Amino acid sequence: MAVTLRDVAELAGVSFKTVSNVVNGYPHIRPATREKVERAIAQLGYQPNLSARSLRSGRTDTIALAVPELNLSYFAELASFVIAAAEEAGLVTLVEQTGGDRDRELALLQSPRLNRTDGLILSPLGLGAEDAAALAGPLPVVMLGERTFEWPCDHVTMQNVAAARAATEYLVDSGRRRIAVIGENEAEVMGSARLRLRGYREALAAKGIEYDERLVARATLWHRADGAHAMHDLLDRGVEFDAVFGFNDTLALGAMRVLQEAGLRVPQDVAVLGFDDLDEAAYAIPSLTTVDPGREWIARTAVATLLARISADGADAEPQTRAADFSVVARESA
Amino acid sequence: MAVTLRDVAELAGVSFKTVSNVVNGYPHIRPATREKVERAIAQLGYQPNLSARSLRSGRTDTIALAVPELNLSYFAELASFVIAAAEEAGLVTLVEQTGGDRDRELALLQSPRLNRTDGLILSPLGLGAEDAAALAGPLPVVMLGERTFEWPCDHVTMQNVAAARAATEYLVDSGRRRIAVIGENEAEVMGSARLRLRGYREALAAKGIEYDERLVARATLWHRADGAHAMHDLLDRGVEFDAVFGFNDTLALGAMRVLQEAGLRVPQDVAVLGFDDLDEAAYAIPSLTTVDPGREWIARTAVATLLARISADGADAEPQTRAADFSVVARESA
DNA sequence: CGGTGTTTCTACAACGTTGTAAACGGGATT
DNA sequence: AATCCCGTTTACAACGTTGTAGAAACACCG
Repeated sequence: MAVTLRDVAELAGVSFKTVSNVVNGYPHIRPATREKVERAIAQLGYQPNLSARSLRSGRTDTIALAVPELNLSYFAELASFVIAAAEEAGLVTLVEQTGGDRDRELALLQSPRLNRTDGLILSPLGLGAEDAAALAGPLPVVMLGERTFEWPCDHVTMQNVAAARAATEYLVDSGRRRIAVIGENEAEVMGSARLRLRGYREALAAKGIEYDERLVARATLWHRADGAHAMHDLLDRGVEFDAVFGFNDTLALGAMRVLQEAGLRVPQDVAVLGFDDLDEAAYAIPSLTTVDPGREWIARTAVATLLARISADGADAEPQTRAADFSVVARESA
Repeated sequence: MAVTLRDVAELAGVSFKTVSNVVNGYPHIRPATREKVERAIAQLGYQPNLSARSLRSGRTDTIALAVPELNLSYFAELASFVIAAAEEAGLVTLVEQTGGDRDRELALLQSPRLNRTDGLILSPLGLGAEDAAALAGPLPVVMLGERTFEWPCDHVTMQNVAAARAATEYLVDSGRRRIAVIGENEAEVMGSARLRLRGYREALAAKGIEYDERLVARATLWHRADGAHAMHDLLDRGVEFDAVFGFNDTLALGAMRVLQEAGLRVPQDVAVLGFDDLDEAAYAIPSLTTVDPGREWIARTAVATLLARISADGADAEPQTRAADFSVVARESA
């Protein structure tokens, strides 16, 4: 079977605890013994048994990342950054997909799987105010998304309202008056949809433009297909509009595709603006004007925040909320 | 602290081993005791300590998935399927990014992190024939990608050569003669680039078209930017071509963007064809004709293969290679 | 050379679980 | 009524590691 501390100890002629000390960088070891032990380790190819280590120490050096779906590009890019940031900190990342479903989010929070984990970064969609209790467990949780409810955990977020407002104002400033939005979703209680809609409305109000409900198109999930579907809807309903604000890039891209199929020119006839600044956005035709919400900063900060909470006794500190800087990235589509 | 078997046992008035037996579904338990125990479990909210369980049983119910980068859409979509398939089998997935770098791939294979894992699904780019030894460890490994070398592990793959050939033939059959390819990469010893290039050349040979090296554009990584860059290259070099075959969709999309910037019409002036059938491909403008390589089948099969290898004693069976069915998905771009 | 203080090393007891083997019942068999 | 047997439960010993506390080795001093 696998090589253990005892095997190494025997070969090196020391007690197995000394080997453990060498492995863990305990300072008081004579250079000669250290070398002996290290040679034995190398010779046998010893690797610590991490299960045993976790059992004993309580630490797993693993975090969980839970996102709705990894095949939504936004979450894929986010996950990529989170995993990279975690690795830099010596942590391994375990990825869960919730489908944005409240039940699955709750099930995950209660799952014993998480106890092989030091903490969780959760990007929730379905959870609501009444689910605060599920977060009360001993496991540190960092939420991605604004602190809409009184949840007892840290939050790292983008500035959904302000960014959506800035995006909308950008459209207004470039002369658009009838701005459709895609992505509204009443079911999603805490999510970005609500907040981005609020930003949109704030912008309209600030610019003295009346809010017209007919310009609002729903989309429960934010795939390209949902954006396309919503756009078909808008076109079918015969609502007039000169711009579309997709609540994320994939929605916007789906919509843009349908617009052009319908013979409308982007941006001449209809401006299109997204949210996320996916890699894809820069290569769309026309390239997609969008909001860069600070994805990488969010990922790094989420990991750092989680680590702080895990390590030592950050446990008692007040829940923090931190928001990334954003910017509107002007391209061809608006 | 956390609730243990002992705590439950005490409350239920049985030995802790009986609780363990209940938890593990051991059959010989009187209904009355089972109920007592289950009530105690519920009351205390007992959850098994998975580290202890792993230590004792040797199983972790975790698999690792290693891909070059999660922000390459192909790998994101693949990961999404793998994680879902693993979850169905009751496994948790731990995701690693290798950057497609040989050293990091090797480092991962030797990392003690993997010993908290029952097996590994690896999508290698840099590994070569000489690295077979690194795979000889006790950990079951399933490779994604053709069995180019004599590696002692299972392979699940797409039909790179045949699919690339079919794609190229599709272009030829629609009248194209000067077909550029993007994605060649000599550094990548075992990867898809070589195989897809071979398919391309086979198609040309079969159709009696001469292979012209000037039509081959390199791209080490397969991001959109690399596709764009390669296309600029082709255009700058003044090579004539009436079609472009991107070795994956993102390359093709990056290239398509540059083509249209340069005032070339797709598909009238230049046909564009990709590989992967990303969600994105259907919504590009024009929508991207591409190869569906059977991503979901690959993911499910990889998980199933790994599971077979893990469970019981699939360990001794001969390494298997299984390849997915593919199809050319005709859309607007070619 | 004995005493003192420091460094280095070790013995032992956990951590919470599962496998093994044996103990405990009570109903059927003799 | 003593025996056997099967279904049910239990005690005990691992799994490989780290924390604690103390033993051993060593250096230094008077």
